[in-house]
Amino acid sequence: MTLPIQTANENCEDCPIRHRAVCARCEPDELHELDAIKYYRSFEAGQTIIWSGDMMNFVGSVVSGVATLTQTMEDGRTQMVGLLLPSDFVGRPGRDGAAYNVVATTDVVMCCFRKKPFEELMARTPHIAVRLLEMTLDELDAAREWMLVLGRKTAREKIASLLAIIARRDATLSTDGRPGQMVFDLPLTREAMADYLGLTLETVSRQMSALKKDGVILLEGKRHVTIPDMRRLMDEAGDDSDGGFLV
Amino acid sequence: MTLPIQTANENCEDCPIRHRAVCARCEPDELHELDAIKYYRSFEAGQTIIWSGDMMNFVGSVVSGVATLTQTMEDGRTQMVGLLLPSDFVGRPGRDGAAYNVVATTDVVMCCFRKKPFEELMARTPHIAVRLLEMTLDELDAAREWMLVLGRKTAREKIASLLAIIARRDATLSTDGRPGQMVFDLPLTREAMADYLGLTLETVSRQMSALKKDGVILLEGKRHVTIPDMRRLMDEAGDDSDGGFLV
DNA sequence: CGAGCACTTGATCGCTTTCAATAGCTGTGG
DNA sequence: CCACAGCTATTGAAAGCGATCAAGTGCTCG
Repeated sequence: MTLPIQTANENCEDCPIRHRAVCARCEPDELHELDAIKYYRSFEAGQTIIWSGDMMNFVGSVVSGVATLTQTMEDGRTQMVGLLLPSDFVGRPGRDGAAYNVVATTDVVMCCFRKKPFEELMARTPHIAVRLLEMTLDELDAAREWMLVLGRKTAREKIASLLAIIARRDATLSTDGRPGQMVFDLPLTREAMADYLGLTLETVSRQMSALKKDGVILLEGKRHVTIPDMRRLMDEAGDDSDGGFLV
Repeated sequence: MTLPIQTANENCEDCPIRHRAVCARCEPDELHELDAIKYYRSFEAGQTIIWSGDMMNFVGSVVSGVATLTQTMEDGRTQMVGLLLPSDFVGRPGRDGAAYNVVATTDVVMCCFRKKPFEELMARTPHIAVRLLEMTLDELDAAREWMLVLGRKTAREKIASLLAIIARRDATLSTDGRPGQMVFDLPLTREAMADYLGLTLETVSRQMSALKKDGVILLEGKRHVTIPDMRRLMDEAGDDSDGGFLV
């Protein structure tokens, strides 16, 4: 396993996640203070960014790539508890130990802040605390939505739910003129999907095949997914067909 | 169904949740501002406090009693996504519609703040925002812990996990001199336990009987529970036996 | 060409659900 | 005082869904 690579600092003004990350509400002077305590780290796909139980001397944001948050039992059963996309925040101000494993599923670049100075800055500037509160409330809503999926949905509905969420988050509308059609690449292996959904990888595979056979999704290779009819997918997920976002 | 009862205001200084609720960090002058926008409401066991989708014109804290946060699918499947105990916060600053049903499982008293003034106050006073952030991060951790239970544990482990959590939160150490023995009353029906755990009420009943038969728990009536050996219960829950709290 | 990995597919097993009957308790009314 | 309704909980039998065990495919890389 290779060591993380230090990269040169970028200018916050040009940052791709400037308007969505924890710094979204910051004024120029606050941004300057953050700039002084930040550094970038890069990770390769498959690399563990943080081990559960480790001391954390930084918090930070995912700048690019996808990472996962997982919990593991002694006997090896693992459950994913978060999917980290660009602008998502990692770490918890006020706590020293990491509670979860964080693993890069693609190549990942993180913007890290030294923890102590970040906490001090947060106590002084409401803009950061309020933005972090907003982001944490969103994550809590997502976690609760996921509890319904884990506790009450069938395997088929779980897969459809995951595909719907990924589609909503990173899909680009296709250019062939059919509205409601979405195309994206799955950032997760079948095993990672299983860990997210509380299933085995075999069940994930079977349900993906079933959804493909029934025309709910189209697959090119293992990872490239086309959703011909988003409403149909939402039906399969057992969600209200009204678009699905929280009111 | 009876209407909520308005009760006379209490003094914040004497409030039983003063040191743990959203107001925990407030200075006297901030407390005075909160006092000006607060009012109490009482609910009877079984009463719905908030309907999902309703407009919310308040946020607030549970002062006494137990309430549940639930999500429901169109076909009636329901999943509990939160258990609200005294000092827990209800509602989301910055959002108008309620995302979940909130139901009183015992008689409940809530300390409510009018939402608009509360939001304005929060923007001005970092003490409230920082405390709410802290509480929200705790809830997020609890939700993620619960995702492992829902996704990866067996029915028996799920029941043991729920009993362990309730024991840790409201048990009083018994007086008969056996350390590690805990006694409490379940605040939930079998059906509510099932909704929390993603099980059917029959499975909950069977596993409770099994844990009783195996001596992991003692039952008097349906609700009064004694845990003779907390370590044994933690084992059954599949958790590390090191005490279990997040590091 | 063969090793390794991600994934698929098949057959069987077993846990949880489903359907159903019953028990225990409380409150109500004849 | 007893009968009965209504509710919560227990228990049994059978069915079904996803897990487990196992084999095989297709792809990439050395």
